Amino acid sequence: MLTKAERTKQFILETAAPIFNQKGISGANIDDVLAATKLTKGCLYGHFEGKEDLALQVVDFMLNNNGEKMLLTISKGKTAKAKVFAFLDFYKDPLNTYLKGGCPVFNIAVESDDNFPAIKEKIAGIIRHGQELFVSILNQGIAGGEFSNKLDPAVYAFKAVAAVEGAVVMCRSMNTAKPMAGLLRGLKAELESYAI
Amino acid sequence: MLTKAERTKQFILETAAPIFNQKGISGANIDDVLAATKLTKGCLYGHFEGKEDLALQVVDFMLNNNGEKMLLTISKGKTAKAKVFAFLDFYKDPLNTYLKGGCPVFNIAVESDDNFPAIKEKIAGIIRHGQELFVSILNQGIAGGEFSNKLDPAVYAFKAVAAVEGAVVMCRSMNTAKPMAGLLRGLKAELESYAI
DNA sequence: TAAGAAATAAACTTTTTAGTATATTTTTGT
DNA sequence: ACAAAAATATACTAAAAAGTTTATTTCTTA
Repeated sequence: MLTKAERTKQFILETAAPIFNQKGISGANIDDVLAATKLTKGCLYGHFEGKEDLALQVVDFMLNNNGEKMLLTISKGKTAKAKVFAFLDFYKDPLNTYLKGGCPVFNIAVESDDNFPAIKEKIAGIIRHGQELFVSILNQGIAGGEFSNKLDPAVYAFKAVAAVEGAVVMCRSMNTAKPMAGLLRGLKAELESYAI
Repeated sequence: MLTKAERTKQFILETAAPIFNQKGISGANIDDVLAATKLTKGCLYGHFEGKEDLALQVVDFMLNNNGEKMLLTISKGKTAKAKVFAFLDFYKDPLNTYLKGGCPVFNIAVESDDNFPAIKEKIAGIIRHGQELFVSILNQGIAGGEFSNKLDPAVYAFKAVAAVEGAVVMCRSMNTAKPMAGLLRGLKAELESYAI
């Protein structure tokens, strides 16, 4: 069992995550976190060195969490096609993401781009790793006879992720999930066009 | 000719634009702008009421500027296909965007999402308007016999913009323009598959 | 159940950033 | 060349956010 201190720290991270995901690292502040957790400064500073430490740990928490959820979702698909479809559907309702504020990977990617090189590197690794995983799933699909080898795994993987992530931002801004549905239909149809 | 005051204000907006585009509205600060412009507080506050006013006008400047550049680029294409290709190539080098820091529409879309409702609405209008323009170009292509009517303009327009914008963020994070090239080839090939 | 760990309360200090004031100098356009 | 406009220099004040301190209370868990 987790100690009280560990549980509190975890609680802070969980509570701070949507704040940082919505307001961004620069926009979020300590008082927001204190208000949301209803903890005191003394307590918070007992668990984190300061805002920077908190921000870094919240970012790690969000990214690890997102990775786990994503892997779990994909792992539920038995075939390569099912895995890809599961990924595509992950953000099919972009206005109601599991973590308030949209996709943390993308949000952090945008903010870290010119501001937080260490975080940017972490995000780059996650994106690269995600692409590798996606490509390997498609390659397994080809090797297993699910897809024709006319399918270019790297191109499809990049397009799918870029389009879905871009769509999340566009849908959230326009406050409608509708175009996402058409996009997902299209991406699925494209993959199925390579089915054998 | 512009008055001195108008020129200075314009100069401030131009100089502040890359700062806001890179650091975000929350992350940018007045001193950054003063350092970059080498102007004094007295001068800056003579042209803007405060940070919020400056931020709003910088955002407007960036969005108007982006719109103009985009329209100019598209207008250079004579055919519908050429117009779409011109749009697609707009961010073909995502590491070196005309405005430092990537696409302002997307950057602002992400930051404004849960923080600046008025700006979010403005962005939503721009995205909607862009989609309408894109769709009308494709429809003209269909009406003019360039494309088959199997092409779904709304779906293609949304996919193209979402994918390109998502790709800009991913490429910038990974610090490589390579995957963008494959994406653009794919999107162009897809459009050409509807050519008559 | 007692000792130690964790959290509170409340009043601080510090740092950063935003914003103000004004006398002086420079620039501009007629 | 001169009056008005624009910008500077300097020295502020104000506000917001971060971070500290310490005595006290509450909770945990061995």
